Amino acid sequence: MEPPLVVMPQEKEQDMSKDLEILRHSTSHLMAQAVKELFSEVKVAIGPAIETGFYYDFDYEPGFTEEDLLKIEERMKEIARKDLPIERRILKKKEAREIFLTLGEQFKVELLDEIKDEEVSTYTQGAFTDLCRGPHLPSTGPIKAFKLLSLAGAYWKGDEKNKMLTRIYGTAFQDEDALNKHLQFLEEVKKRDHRRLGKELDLFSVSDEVGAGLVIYHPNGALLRYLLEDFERKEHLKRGYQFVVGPHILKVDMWKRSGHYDNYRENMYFTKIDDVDYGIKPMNCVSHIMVYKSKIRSYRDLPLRYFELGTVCRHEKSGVLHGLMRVREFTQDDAHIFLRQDQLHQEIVSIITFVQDVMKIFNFEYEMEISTRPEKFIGTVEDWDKAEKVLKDVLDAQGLPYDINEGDGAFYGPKIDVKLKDAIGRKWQCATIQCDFALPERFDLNYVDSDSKRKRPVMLHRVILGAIERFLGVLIEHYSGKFPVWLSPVQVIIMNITDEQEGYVRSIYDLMIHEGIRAELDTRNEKLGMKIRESVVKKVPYMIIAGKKEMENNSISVRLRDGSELKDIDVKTFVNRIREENISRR
RNA sequence: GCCCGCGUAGCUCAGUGGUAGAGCACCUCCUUGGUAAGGAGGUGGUCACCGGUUCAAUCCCGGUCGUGGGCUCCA
Repeated sequence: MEPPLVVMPQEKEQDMSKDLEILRHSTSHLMAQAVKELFSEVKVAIGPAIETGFYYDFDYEPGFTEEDLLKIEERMKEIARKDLPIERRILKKKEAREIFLTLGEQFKVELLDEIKDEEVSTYTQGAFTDLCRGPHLPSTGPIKAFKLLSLAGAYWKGDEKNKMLTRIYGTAFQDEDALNKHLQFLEEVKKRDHRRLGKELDLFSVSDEVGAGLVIYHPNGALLRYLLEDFERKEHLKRGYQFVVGPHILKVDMWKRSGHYDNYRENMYFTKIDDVDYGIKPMNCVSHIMVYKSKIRSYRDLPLRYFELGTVCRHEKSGVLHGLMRVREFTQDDAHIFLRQDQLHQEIVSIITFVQDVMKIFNFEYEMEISTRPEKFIGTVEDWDKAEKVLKDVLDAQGLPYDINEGDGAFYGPKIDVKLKDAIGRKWQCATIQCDFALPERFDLNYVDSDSKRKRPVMLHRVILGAIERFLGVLIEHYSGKFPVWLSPVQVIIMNITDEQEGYVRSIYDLMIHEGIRAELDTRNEKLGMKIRESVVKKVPYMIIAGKKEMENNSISVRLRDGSELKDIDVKTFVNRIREENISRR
């Protein structure tokens, strides 16, 4: 059995106590001091405390190695043992500028030049002085439980046009115990990595021969995906959505009209057929718009909800690709809803309810965020303001808390993003609801209102799970590969103990398959212990074991994923149990 | 795309300037065993790809592709 996962309350930003933040910030300074002592030519940039520890960015041409980290860690311990006082000093910006200029710390000088205040503070420990707002520990002594974790590149001030610096990540805690717990937590995170489980459970692969960011689903992965999609189709039909299907390639003229060509071209793939340019769809909205446009619409028809499990292709930068979480071809549970302005509020409420229902089924917590007008946008500022107001009004009316993410909307409209939180507290953006006045204008969409005048509908773009690929990746990690019964690609493995029961287990298998249960048969010439072990490794929820006893009683024994057993029970009883779990999605 | 690391059998990984090894998996045989690995034998690799240095490259150098940790960007 796997050890239980330790969830660290300190992982969550809002929970990170001020004390811990100060400790980590001071540890980052301690690291910078050690680095400066060991590598005198290094220039320091910035080094804050973060959710899970701290980092410091350095400018060091040869770059650090993994061995350097050990050396730095040793030096840090030495300095900490000396219990050097950490002294705060307030000085005029001009003075501070002189100091850092003399030290040759051009990054600090650059930071100073951006500070508006007349006075700044510096912190000094030993020969190391840093420009810093603080606060810090009074001395280096209390810094005991820390570890340097990794090396990374990071742009100066987070801008890709700037110089690439070397970042060292580390973590620090109040005591060894808490540090060890955190390190153990990191090990657990690695164990539930969807890329690792994807391989272990034989769900999917990504092949360098096929191409980066392109997922190949193996039978059980494809089945898992099918189950998720089946769930989605049913849920959408229940909620008044209609299925539509659009093509993968559309003429470039369509993308020019939609604004994608001007605003999203870097992310698109293009091809040419008989001298006509086509774009491979990065979004599904254009086809859905064409369905709307295919005939005259009455105000009575609205809202029209078009749903498609739409596969899109986007040129993501090579460095961002990551298992199922970030890929170049993925399928969205995408819908476009065409409606009157007076229906907007209610429709958004319905979508949020939809999201909440789904989150509950998978046991996710979530947070909401509103993203507003970006620099690159289509449509008018008035429409944007109107749309942003509707989104805020809905969340306010529902009493749902949210953050504002300024300038992060899609180019055609503002959005509500839902960030779900998985079993170990990590946040993932999946659902998004985008309010769009611009595309109806661009495509000249209209409906005939009760006064027989033509009016412009509004469009909502929305996804619930987001991208199937990403959601699957999140699910794999959320459940640590132990999917609930209704989502398990294989629900039952049926195994005999000796050849004598082969016919018997086969009849149980036939019955299960007939009942729509996803069963597998293991009649290999192997010991029971071996069959159980393999089934446990595959994280299958149920094993049916039938030996001489069961065959004589016309019964089965069931071993559950947690190791507990149901001895000598009736097959029908068990079939009903799984049926029930399928229906109630447990 | 950028910085750093990595790429050896299906998987997890050793290893060496003189063309390779383990465990698991797979195949064959023995074993019919009651809740996490029964035993024996065997198959399997252009050491990611392309080029360079060298008498000789899986190993050293360069490039490409892929991948990992990050940065930037995002469903």
